[in-house]
Amino acid sequence: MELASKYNPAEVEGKWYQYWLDHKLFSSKPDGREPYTIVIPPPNVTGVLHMGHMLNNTIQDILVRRARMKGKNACWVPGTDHASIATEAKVVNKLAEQGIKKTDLTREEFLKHAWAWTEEHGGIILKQLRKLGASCDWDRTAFTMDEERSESVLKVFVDLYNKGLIYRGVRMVNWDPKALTALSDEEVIYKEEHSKLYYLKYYVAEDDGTGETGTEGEVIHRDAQGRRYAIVATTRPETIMGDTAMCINPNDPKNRWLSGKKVIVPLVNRIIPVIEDEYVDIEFGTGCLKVTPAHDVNDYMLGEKYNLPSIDIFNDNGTLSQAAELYVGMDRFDVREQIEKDLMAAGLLEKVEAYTNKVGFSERTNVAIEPKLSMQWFLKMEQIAKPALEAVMTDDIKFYPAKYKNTYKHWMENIKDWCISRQLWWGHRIPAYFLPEGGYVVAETPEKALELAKEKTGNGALTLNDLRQDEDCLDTWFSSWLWPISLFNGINNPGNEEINYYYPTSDLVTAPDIIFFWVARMIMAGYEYEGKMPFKNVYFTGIVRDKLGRKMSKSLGNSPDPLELIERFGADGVRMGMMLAAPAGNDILFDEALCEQGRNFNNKIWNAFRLIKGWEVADIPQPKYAEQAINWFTGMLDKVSIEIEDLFAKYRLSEALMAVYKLFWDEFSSWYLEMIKPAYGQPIDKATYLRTLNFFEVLLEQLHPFMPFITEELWQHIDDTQKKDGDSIMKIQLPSFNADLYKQNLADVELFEQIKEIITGIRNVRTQKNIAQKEALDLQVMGDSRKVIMYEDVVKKLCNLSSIETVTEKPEGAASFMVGTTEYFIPLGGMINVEEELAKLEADLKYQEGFLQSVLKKLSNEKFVGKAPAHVIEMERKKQADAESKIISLKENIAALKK
RNA sequence: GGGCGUUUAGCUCAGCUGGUUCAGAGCAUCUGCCUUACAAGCAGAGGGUCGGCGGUUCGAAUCCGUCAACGCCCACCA
Repeated sequence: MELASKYNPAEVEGKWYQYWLDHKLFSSKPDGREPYTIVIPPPNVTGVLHMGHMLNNTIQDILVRRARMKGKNACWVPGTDHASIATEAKVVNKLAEQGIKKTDLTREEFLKHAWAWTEEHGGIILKQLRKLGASCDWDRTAFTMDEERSESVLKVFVDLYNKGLIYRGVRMVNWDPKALTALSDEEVIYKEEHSKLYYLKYYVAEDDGTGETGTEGEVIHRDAQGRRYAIVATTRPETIMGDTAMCINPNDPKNRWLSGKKVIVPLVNRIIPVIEDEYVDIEFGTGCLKVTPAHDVNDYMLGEKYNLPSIDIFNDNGTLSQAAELYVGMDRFDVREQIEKDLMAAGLLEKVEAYTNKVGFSERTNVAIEPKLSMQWFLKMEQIAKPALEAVMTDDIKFYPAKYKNTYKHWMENIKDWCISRQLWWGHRIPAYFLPEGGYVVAETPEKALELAKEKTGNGALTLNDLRQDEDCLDTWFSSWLWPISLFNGINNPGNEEINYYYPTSDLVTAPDIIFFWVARMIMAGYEYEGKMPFKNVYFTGIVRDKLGRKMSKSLGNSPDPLELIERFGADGVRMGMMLAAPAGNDILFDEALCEQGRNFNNKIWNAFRLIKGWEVADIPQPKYAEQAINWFTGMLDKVSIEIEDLFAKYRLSEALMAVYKLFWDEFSSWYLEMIKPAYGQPIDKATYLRTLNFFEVLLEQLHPFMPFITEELWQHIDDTQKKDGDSIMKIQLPSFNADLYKQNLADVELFEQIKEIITGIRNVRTQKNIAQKEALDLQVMGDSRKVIMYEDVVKKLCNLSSIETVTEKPEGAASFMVGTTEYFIPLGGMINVEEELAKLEADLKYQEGFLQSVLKKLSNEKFVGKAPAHVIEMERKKQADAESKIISLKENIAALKK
C-alpha cells in the first residue's frame, strides 16, 4: 500500500461512517451485558449544528465509544425536540413572508404548515452529527412529538391531574405579547435597561385647598390653589389606567397624612383608596406606590391581600384594551411616550429622572415581558422536588463539576409551581375538555373524556361535539422532562424489557444553563414515574466562546461553521481541538489553532504508521536494543492506560486525551520508534516488528473514542490480510488494567526516566559542542553504572556511542553532566573549551551550595526536627547528602580543569 | 440585594485531605537542524516572589481572615 505523506481525512471519514452504519455497529439491543446508556439532549427539530452541539456531542460520543470498548452494551439514543415556541415562531415568520397571518388560519391549517416545515427542516441537525462521527443508534431516533412520546405526555398529564398535582388557576404569569403565550419564570431573562422614573401627581380627592397643614416630618405637596397631592414614582406611567390603590408604609412619617385618604389617578380621574403595607420601601422615590394589581406581580399580591379590584388594561398583544378607556388600541410603549406628554400638558407630571432598572425579556422572542393575569395550568412542585433534591445532595446522582450542586440545591429549595400551559398551537394540546354546563374533565383521549363527562354530569346524551378541548399547549419541557423514560416507552408500557434494561441511563451530557429547565425536571420525573434516578452522572459542559472569551453569536460573526471546520481539519481534528480546551464545566475558548493541533496529531499518527509499514521485515535475531525498548514501552503503555482509566472515571476527558496524546507523540514516536528504528536500508527483525504493530494497535484503541475515523482507517490496515468485512476497531475490547500486576513494569518505566535524562545530557553536549550525530562518542560513567548498563544498547543507539565504560577516576578534557548523584563524562580531547566548562561548573557549584545552605538551615531548626514527621526529616537528610557529594564532585572537576 | 465560583508561565489550564510527583502540562516563544515517517516535523532552551495584605504552622499555591478584580446563578424594590 502506497501512503501519502499527509493524512487526508476527507477521503476516509465518509467511507467508515457508512461502514459502521452498514454493519449496524451503533445499534444496541438488550442482552446479558452491562448496559451503558446516554440519551441525547434533543436539539430543536429545525435547528442547525453549532459549536455548542459539536462540543456536547463529541463528549457524548467519546463516552459512548469508550464504554462500548469496555465491554458494555452501549446505547446512545438520538432525537429532536419540537421546541414549541421557537418552532412556532419560525413557522409564523415564514407564513408572514408569504402574506399569511396566523390568525387567519384554523388550528388544523396552521399545524399542517408546521408539520410541513418540520418535515422539511427537521432532522438536518442529526444528519450533521454524522459528520462528526456520532455513534448514535439511529434506528431509535425519536421526536418529542411523535406518537409514543405524545402518548406519554398526555398519560403523565392525566396522571398528575388525577393525583391532584395539576391545577388550573388565574395567576400572574409572564406574558410574551409577541408569541402571545405565557412563559415559565425560567424563560424570562432580566436585562438592565436605561429607562426613566416618572413622578406623577395624585391629588387628594375632595380637597378644596383648605386641608390641615400636617405635623412635623410630613411632606405635603400643594398646588397654586392649595390643593394637596401625593407624588408617586413609577417606571410605567402607561399602567395608571389600571391603578386601583395607592400604597404607603404605615411607618413612614412623611406620608402619614395620606392615611385613610382617597386620591385621584391622574388623567383617568378615578378615585382610589390609600392603603398601608410594610412592603413599601420608605426610601424609594417618595414612599408612595401606585398599585396596579393586573400588571405587576407585587401589586397583584397587594391586590389579593387587600381585596382590590383588578383592571386589565392590556390586550394580549400588548396594546391597550377597552378597559383602559384611554389610548385604546395603542401599543404599550407608544402609550408610555404619549402619556408623558399628556401628563406634562395636564400639569400632573412633577419630574422625570433617568433610571436604570431590570426588565424581563422573553427568552424566545426577546420582547419585554408583560406580567399578566391569566388562566393557566400549573404543576405543584414541592412534593416531587423532594426526592430529586435528596438524590443530588447525597451524590446518588453525581454532578461534574460538583459546584452545580449548590445551584441546584438553591433552586430546588425555593421551587415554585410550574406554569405548564402555553398559548400556542405547536405542541401537545392539553387534554382537558370543557363541558357545556361548565367544568371540565381530563382524559388521554376525547373518547375517554366523553365517558368521564357522562359520568360527571349524569347526562348520557352528551356527544363528542359537546366537549370543547382546551386550546392551550403544554410547555415543551413538559415532554422533554420525560425523555429518559419515554425513549424506552416506559410511560406507555411500564416495566417493558427496554426500560428495565436501559434505565437508569448512565451519563447525561448537557449545558448548565438548562439545569432547571431540563436536568432538575428529568430527575423529578424519574423518581415520580420510575422510582429511580434518570441518570447516574451529569456532565456539565461549558459554553463555547471565541478565543477572546466572547459568546459565539450570529451578530458578532465569531461562530465558525462546524461543517466547514470538519472539511478543513477533519472530524477527528475538530473533535480533538474541542476536547483539548474543555475541562468539565469550564467555558471553552475556541481557537482554530486547536483544530490545527488536532490535525497535526492525526498526521503524526499517520506518519508513524507509514514508518512502521515501510520497514522490510527479515528473519534475523532481535537486537538487544529492541528488546530493551520493548521492555520499557510495555510498562509505559500500562502506566498510561491506568492513568487514562482513572481520568475517565473522573470525567476528566481533556486530561485523558492529553495523556494519550503525549503517550503517542513523545513516548511512542519520539522515544520508542527511534529506539527500534533499523539503520537506513536495513530490515527489521520479525519479533520487534510484530510487537511494534501490536503496540500501535493498542494505541489506536486508546485513541479511538477521541478520534474514531483515523483510528479505524489505520486499524483496518495494520494487517489487511486478516481483516474480514464487518471487523472494526469499535468491536475491540479494552482490557481492564490492574495496577498491582504491572508493578515490575512500572519500576522499569521509572528507571527509564533517568535513562532519558542521560540521553538528553549527551544530546546537550552534542548541541553545545556542535558535534554531528554521525560522529561517534564515548561515554564514561563514574559511580553507579548499573542503570545505564540495563539500557546500554538503547543509549548507544540513540546517542551514537561507540562505548560505555565505568571509570573510577575523572578523565581529563571531557564534558560532564550529572544525573542524580552519578557523573557522566564524554571525552572530547582538544575540543573542550576550558573557560566555558569552568563557568558552567562554577555556576552549578554555586547553586548546589546555596541549596545545601537552605537544607542545613532547616535541619538545624530544632522545631522542625522536633515536630516534622520522620520521613520528611529523612528526605531532608538525603537532600543534604546528595548536595554534599555533588559539591565535592564539582570541586574536583573544577580543580582538574584548572590544572 | 443575596448565594456560588475563579484568580498559578505570554495563552488555556492541572496541582485531592498542608512536607521530593511542588512549582507542572499543552500551546506559543527562542536557538540549532530540510537527519533517509512526519517542517502539520526533529533536537534543545528560556519563562511564574502561585491576585494583594495579614494570620495559623517547624513548614502554605494548598488551611483561616480580609481586600481587589473577573465570572455565573438567584431575587417582586416601584
